[in-house]
Amino acid sequence: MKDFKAVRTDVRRTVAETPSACAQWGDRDADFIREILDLVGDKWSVALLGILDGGALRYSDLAAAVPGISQRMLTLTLKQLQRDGFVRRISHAEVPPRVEYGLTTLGASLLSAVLGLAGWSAENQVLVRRSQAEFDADNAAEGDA
Amino acid sequence: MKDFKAVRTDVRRTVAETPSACAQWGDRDADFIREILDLVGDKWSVALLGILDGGALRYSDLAAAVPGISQRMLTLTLKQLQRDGFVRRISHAEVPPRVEYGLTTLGASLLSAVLGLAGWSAENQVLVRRSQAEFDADNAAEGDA
DNA sequence: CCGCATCCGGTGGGATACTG
DNA sequence: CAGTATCCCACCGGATGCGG
Repeated sequence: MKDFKAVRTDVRRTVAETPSACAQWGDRDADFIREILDLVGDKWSVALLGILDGGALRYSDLAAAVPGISQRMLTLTLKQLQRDGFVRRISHAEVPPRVEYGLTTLGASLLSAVLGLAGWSAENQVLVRRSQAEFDADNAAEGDA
Repeated sequence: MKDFKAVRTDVRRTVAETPSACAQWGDRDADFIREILDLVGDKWSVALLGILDGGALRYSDLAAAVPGISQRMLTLTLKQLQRDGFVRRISHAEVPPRVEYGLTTLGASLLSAVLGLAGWSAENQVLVRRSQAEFDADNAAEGDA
């Protein structure tokens, strides 16, 4: 049943405080990166975060707003994001009951951090693609010989 | 595959109660995010990038430097990073042949971008863990009843 | 309308053994 | 030393169907 609990509960060592937030690459950075990559690196988390940045939405609206997503993954990802504290489930006590999901401040904070990467991607994706094409070309020529 | 932006209509009827404290989420950002997450979201890429930031290393040194990695994944990840232009393979023509892998400027650039996320994680991981613990506690209590 | 449970295929990735 | 090839399984994630 509640498998979401077992998933991604790998607790690494506790690091109380690190003075250097963004300096050089330290041993702990690897842990931090893996941590947040495990949280956000999956297929749908960031997409949901991004959509919800526009305002709280209902379940069915989310399903519509994120095209390719299945109900299963929507539910799962939503629960995961709730657990991590990025998304808040708001249950309106109305006569036709209504449920909305909205970003928490932590979630918004995470999203802005991720947007940094999006910026990098926007600037450099052309270079990456060129490198890939070149690599593939060389590789094909080699196999052809 | 990339029809993220296609079906993005006026789903934003229930508009912001919480103004986002971050940059705005555009339609194209989703694409960029997925792009770079696909490149770097796997298990070992960032770890390798981080290690190589300390200077070029040989294959066997890399295997030693990144604890859990298998030869298969080392080879695979290395090749992928090469393809994307983040890592350069340097084959020294010496009598005992020697092969080194080093970061390209693009790779270093990417790493610094990723370090931004590491910074976020370092600052907020405590909050995340607390939220997780709380969520699990509530959930356990609920299921227990 | 909201959400969970079950079945199932594709694949990421570990262990091992082999080649140049 | 620097990889390549094979086996194999866990698990992510899609499709479907059921319960409140």
